[in-house]
Amino acid sequence: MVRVVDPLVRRLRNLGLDSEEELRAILPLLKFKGRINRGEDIVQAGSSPHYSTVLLEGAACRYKITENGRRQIFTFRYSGDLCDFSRYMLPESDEAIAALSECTVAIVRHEDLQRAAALYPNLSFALWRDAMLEASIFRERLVNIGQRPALPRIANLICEQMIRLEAAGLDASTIPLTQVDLADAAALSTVHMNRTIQDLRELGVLAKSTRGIEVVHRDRLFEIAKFDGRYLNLPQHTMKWMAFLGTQGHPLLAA
Amino acid sequence: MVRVVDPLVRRLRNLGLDSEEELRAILPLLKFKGRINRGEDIVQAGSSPHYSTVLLEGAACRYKITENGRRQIFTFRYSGDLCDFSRYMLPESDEAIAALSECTVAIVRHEDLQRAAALYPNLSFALWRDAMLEASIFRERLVNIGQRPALPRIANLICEQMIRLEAAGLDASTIPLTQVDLADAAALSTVHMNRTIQDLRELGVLAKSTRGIEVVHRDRLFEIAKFDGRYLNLPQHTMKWMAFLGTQGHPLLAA
DNA sequence: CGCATCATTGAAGCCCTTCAAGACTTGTGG
DNA sequence: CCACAAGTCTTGAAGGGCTTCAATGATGCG
Repeated sequence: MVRVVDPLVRRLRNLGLDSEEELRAILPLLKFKGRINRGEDIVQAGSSPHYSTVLLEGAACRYKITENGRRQIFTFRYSGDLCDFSRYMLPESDEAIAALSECTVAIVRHEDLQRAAALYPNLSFALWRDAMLEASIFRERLVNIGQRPALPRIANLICEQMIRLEAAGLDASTIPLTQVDLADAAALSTVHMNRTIQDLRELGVLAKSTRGIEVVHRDRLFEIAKFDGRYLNLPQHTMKWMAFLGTQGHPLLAA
Repeated sequence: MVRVVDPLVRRLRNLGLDSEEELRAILPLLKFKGRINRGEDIVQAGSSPHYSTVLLEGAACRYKITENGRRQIFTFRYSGDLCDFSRYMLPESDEAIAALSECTVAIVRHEDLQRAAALYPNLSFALWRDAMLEASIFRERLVNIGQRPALPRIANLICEQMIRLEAAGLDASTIPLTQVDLADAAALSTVHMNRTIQDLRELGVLAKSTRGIEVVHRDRLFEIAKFDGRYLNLPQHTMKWMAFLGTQGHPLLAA
């Protein structure tokens, strides 16, 4: 039986919350919020709610509209991802999250989170780690946009989405994003995005498909991108890192 | 009497560590490390030391060398800034920090930090906050590089440096960075950086000066940049935020 | 005084953008 | 079930912002 919270459970496990006890204590704090259509905001810029949001199903993005009306997408979010938990620490955050497909979302009230964090320090720690991971993605995006021409830039972006979808246990053969979405994330015009995607198709990497990027030659894509996914800190790295904490001990891990 | 740790104290206060008791407990953990010349690394990529570094005096940058040999600068660091405290949480971080002027640095051993963090939860909290602040700068840099043409892009970059230098109590009339440094941070060629700086001089905003960017018309610079510094979360914003925590309570603040 | 770093200038050209229009797909209401 | 609208994808043409290459002028330091 597949439950709607499974991707979230998987995500929390990847963040170091692996005990059944912790998960049983945390999951009931989730309150189902509803479904949201593509194009609508899941979290609005400037709002300061007393809760944070979890994306149970669907694809979304963290973005900002610039002063000249353009949209810069910082990161994508998929099933199981935390949307705006930085708001738990920094309530006046300017972050906005938009749905890129039909999304199912749930919320956690900050006061519940706070109580749980006091009981389970691993939780505070997982949230912190999640925030650091996002910062790592920001840095990679900076390198991508600042230094790489369109072809490797787009290839890198697609590689990241594949790896993250796979790590979340989702289908990664077709990335659920439009060319417009990718263009706003890569800081390229949609016209040039379209032409470069056609180049990737001629290279045998992508297939023609409407609504979504279909990858047909994964290895060649990674080769073009020269993709180095270490910045994503996947579970195998997490192991090393948990081992380190085990030897060192950590105030946030102490009961 | 001006001490070499004054900028650091100021920085810690801005991060919410305002009690004398906490500061008296934390400062002795600092061990003087030495002076480092421009061009040398303060923190090397890939290293996993058991300590973190503080920049007591000088200017530095967090950067990465890309696969094609270019340097992307993520953020600048000034007197009093924490260099690599993310290493405390994520030891395998790939961050590298280079000195951009002659720098004085000190270190804190992680085991000392850990003991202090257990006694003073405000410390954990300040470090977390510092990391979130850096992530906020990354996002702004993404908007800057992804969406703005050279002139406002460079203007924005300079504005940020002025504000941060002022917030640290340092002289902000001349930004202690070369055109090469700025170019690597703005993801522009040095040639184009030079030409755009000349444009800013013709606009009466900058003065001709070797080694350093001299700002002579601050207001006009901010106007050109349309600078909105809220992302820097300056002390006045911190106040609001501390007040929020006061009303809400927070597990990391509980003893 | 010579060397290294930094700043400057000119010329050529390409990557990418903008504008504009058309084809295709999807969803919705009559 | 069709028609229309909205969103997505595609294509062509023109142009400009920025890069690269290459060389020269400044500045400062040992």
